[in-house]
This record gives sequence, C-alpha cells and structure tokens, in this order.
Amino acid sequence: MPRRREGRLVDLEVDILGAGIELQVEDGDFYGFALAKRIADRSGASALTAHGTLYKALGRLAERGLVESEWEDPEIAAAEGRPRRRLYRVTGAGAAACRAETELRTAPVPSPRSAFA
Amino acid sequence: MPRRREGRLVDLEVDILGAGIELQVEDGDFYGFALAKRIADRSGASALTAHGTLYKALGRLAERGLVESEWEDPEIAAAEGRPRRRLYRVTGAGAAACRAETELRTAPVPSPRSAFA
DNA sequence: AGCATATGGGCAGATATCTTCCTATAGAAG
DNA sequence: CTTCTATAGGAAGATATCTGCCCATATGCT
Repeated sequence: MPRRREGRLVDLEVDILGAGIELQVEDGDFYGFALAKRIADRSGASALTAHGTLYKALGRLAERGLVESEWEDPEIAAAEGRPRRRLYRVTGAGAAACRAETELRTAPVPSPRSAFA
Repeated sequence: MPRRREGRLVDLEVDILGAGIELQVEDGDFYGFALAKRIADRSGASALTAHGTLYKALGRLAERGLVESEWEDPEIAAAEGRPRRRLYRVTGAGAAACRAETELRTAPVPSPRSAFA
C-alpha cells in the first residue's frame, strides 16, 4: 500500500474501530483475539486468519491515539488459566475518526469527471 | 500402546526425566517448552513437533509423583512479556525410577530361549 | 501520464500450555 | 497362539500476543 493519506483510515482500521466500539459497549473494553472473531463474523468470510495484521493495525491506531490500551492484570489471566490479554478502548478521537471516515466513503465528493459519465 | 507394565516407563518418560534432570541442575527447575527443545536436540531429529504428547506425559509423571510442578509467578511472566510457565522438578522418586528403567533396559534379563540361539 | 516508494497486509513462526479426537500397538487374557 | 483393549502418541486447534519478511499497490511527485 501507498503512503497513507493524512487522517484517513484503511478498511481494516474502520473494521477494528467499528467492532471495537461494539465490544466495548458490551464489556467496557476489548482485546485483539475477541476483535478478530467479531470482525470475522461481521465479514462473513474467514478473514484475518493471520492475526499479525490485526495487532499491527491496533498498534497504528494506538500511536495515533484512536485507541488506548493497558495490560490485563496478570493475576486475572492466571486465575482464568489463559494467556494474558491487552485490553483496548476506542477513544473519543477514535470514534470520531471512524465516523468521519465512514462519511467520506458513503457520501464521497464525486469526481468532476462523473458529470460527463 | 498396551496396558502399562507396573512401574515401568515408556521412552518419552525416560527422555523427560533425563532431560529434566539436566535442565534442573542448570536452572533449578524446567518447563515444558524448554524440555521439548532439549529433547529434540538430544534426539537429533525434530521429534515432538506436537507438544500435546509431552504435556500429557508430564501429567502422567506428576500423577505418579515422579515430577512435581507449580505455576510460575504470573508477574514474572508478565514482566518478561511472555506466556506463563509451569515449572517442574524431577523428584527423588523420579530420578530413581529413571535409573531403574535404564538399568532394566541396558542389562535386560536374557530370555531363557537365548541360551539355545 | 508514468514512475518511485512508503506502507499495509499476508504468511510464517516464536512463546507457552492444554484439550479433544483418532489410531496403532504392546501386553494381558483366554 | 490368537484375540481383545487399554493406553501412548500424533495431529490439530484453542487461547493470546507479537515479530520479521516479503510483496503488491495506491499515492504523491515529476
């Protein structure tokens, strides 16, 4: 992919913010693995078999302040007998960016050319 | 495999106790993953690709009291940024059983038939 | 219009442990 | 000596996160 256009989001990032918001209204926060499942469900197909892509995208969003994260208390993971999770929350800026991106896509400024189509 | 002969050890169990003893003189204890690597190194070949087998064998040895285990402090695993380990130690009984098994194998009682071979 | 390149995305694998399902066989029983 | 079966072992996958490598391409620039 090319240089990112300032302030825009790629498909996966939109999916993450969307699914993330869904999950966090249910549980208060969300984590990568659950997110992957949710996104896979939404997209119907079995997208995201490679989770590396997802975690990299989450990292990008974190750097931009669109999500924030903290490690789960290790004792909780231990008590539940599973690996530790990194808990994410979509920030206000993240929710806004998601809305903005969706608008830009659903109501795109038609290119001048289309007038002659 | 058949019913286990009372008090005997299968190959994998001998390997575990042997490699386990090696590792625990170095570090005081050992864990499944390190054990798998050590055993693979010893056997030259890439045995034990499926780790399930190893963990089951460790469970058997634990039930028989030949190894003892405890979970690593979750904070340590968290601090080192990796999954939590279950730490094992070969018990005195384990070391003895390993020696006994080895003897039974290296100096087998010859079957009566061999006198006529 | 066309080229260069930054960047996202997929694949693969490391780190750890455990479960479930299936298969093959060694030892017990007849 | 043959038949039965308990049990070990392998394959696969769930649970979580992260890193490195490589490739395709949309953008930005000329």
